[in-house]
Order: sequence, then structure tokens, then C-alpha cells
Amino acid sequence: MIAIEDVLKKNQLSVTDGRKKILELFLNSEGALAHADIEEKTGETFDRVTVYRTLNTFVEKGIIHHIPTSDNSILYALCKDNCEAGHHHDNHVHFICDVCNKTICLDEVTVPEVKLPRGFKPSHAEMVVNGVCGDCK
Amino acid sequence: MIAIEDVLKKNQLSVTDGRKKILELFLNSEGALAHADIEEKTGETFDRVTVYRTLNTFVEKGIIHHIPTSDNSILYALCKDNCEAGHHHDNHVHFICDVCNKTICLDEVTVPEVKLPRGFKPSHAEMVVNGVCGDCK
DNA sequence: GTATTTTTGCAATGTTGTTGCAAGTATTAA
DNA sequence: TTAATACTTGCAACAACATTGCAAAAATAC
Repeated sequence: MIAIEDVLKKNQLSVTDGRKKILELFLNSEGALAHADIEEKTGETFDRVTVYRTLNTFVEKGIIHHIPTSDNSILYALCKDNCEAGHHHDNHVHFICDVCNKTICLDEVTVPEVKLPRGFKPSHAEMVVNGVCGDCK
Repeated sequence: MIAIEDVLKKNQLSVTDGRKKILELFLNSEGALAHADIEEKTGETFDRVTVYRTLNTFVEKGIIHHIPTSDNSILYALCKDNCEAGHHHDNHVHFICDVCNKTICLDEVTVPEVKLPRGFKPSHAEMVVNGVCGDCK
């Protein structure tokens, strides 16, 4: 059991109902969440604006991170412990299940290095794999 | 010189000014294009709606493909010749330059295979690398 | 050249995300 | 515990992005 309040305090954030609830959603979700998911699950409890601001705050503090998608949706997922404010170590592969449509962080799978053409200098790499996840096979 | 009209005809599309112009933009651009880029470059010639519909049509026909991004922008790039409708072979790495902000298809660089955890079956993989491109180094 | 099908432009509408400000809540310190 | 301060929230307005229906226009088929 992870103490939700501790995570917030450790990141110098005021402990509020909204932040506790949204952080709890991430902790209880195995996959990534979109803004819409969160709005749906919090129901009428919080204003849309609060959700936007909370997510942005969490990204700034390094509690969650963006996941690249081909459509124009923004997905968020929890960062692991070694992830600090402004200094992400989320160089893991993301997996999107074609069946259940969940997006899962494969924390154990590191994004591989690739050899780039002459003149290109890489700084960061993202990888997204589609397919069928363990639950849907 | 690629015959623009032939590409459209080969995909069973009516040849219209809008489609010719937008396809030409892709052929003459080394990087990927966002909807906004296209609107900008076609100026007042076409309606915004036409641009949206043309891009969607091109994606359906497999003439262009989406590129995943971490922010919520949609980028499009030309598919290469071996790319057919509904059956993309665009398994190459995309590069986003942190300096000039261009997105470039690295057609020569194939997305590497990764070993996934038990139970995961991959069908498709995308990779986006950030850094400094050859022109900006 | 005419008929048919497809595409376009316009207007209206929906969706998504942001900003300013007053009111409410959490934190700090006495 | 309470008062002062700082931060967060909700509301309303706004801005950007994207979609839909329908009539007019253009492209294709005959």
C-alpha cells in the first residue's frame, strides 16, 4: 500500500481531495489514462479545469509522464520511483493492446539504441508497440 | 519526377486541385507536415475542412501515415511505394529535431525488434527519436 | 454533351484545452 | 487553536482544433 499523501508531500504539493483522488486512480490502474478517462471516473466531483491543472502539475513534478500516440490523444502514466521532477527516466517501451485498447508501461523493456544516419545526434527515444496483451491473448 | 495525378488515380481518387496541391506539398517536403503547415502553405486556396478531409482520405488510402507525438499534435508523412491501403509498411524510425523542430522519416532506419514480457504478442512498432538533425548540427 | 457520382465550401456544432479572477481550502506560524 | 498567508479550485469566458449536414460545384462515366 502506497501512501498517497506522502507522494504529494514529497513533491511539495498541497494535499487536496482532487490530487489524492486522481493520484489514486493512477495507482490503481495498470494502464495509462487519458484526460477523458479521469473525467469519467471522477464523475461530477471535480471541474474539468481542475483535472487539466492537476495532470499538468503531476507532469511538472515528474509524478506522471506523457505517452506518444499516433492520434491526437494525450495519455499519461505513472512514473516509477527513479523519476524526478524535470528529469525523467521513463525510457521504457509502451504497449497498446489492439483488443482491450489499454496502454501499458513495460517498465522492464528498455528502448533499444538505433544507428542513425551521419550527422544525426540522438538525445531521447520513444517506442510504442501495438499488439495483443497478456490478458487478451 | 513523380506524376502526382497517377498517384491519385492509382488509389481510385478523383483528381482535384486540392488533392494535387496537398500531395505535391508532401512530395516536396523532406519532413512530416501538420495540418497547420498545410493550411499555411496553401494559403487561402482551400477551406480548412477540405484540408482535413483530404488528409483523412490520404491516410485511408495509405498515401500518408500518422506519426506518434508526445504532445497532442497530429503529424503526417508520405508513405513509401511499398505502402498499400490499409496495410502500412512504414516501419521506419522518425526523427524530431530539437533545434529546427522538423520531423524527418528515416526510411533507412528500421524499428528494431524488442523482447516483450511473456504473453505479449507484437503486431506493429513505432519509434520516435529526438535530437539534432544533420542540418542543425 | 449530359447524367451520375464525388468533392468542395459554408455554416453550424462539438471537442479539447487555456486563462483571469473571486471564493474556498490547505499550510504556516504564532 | 486560531489568524495570516499561500495555494488551489470552480466558474465563466475564450481560443484552438476538428467534425457534420447540406447545397453548389466539379470530376468522372456514359
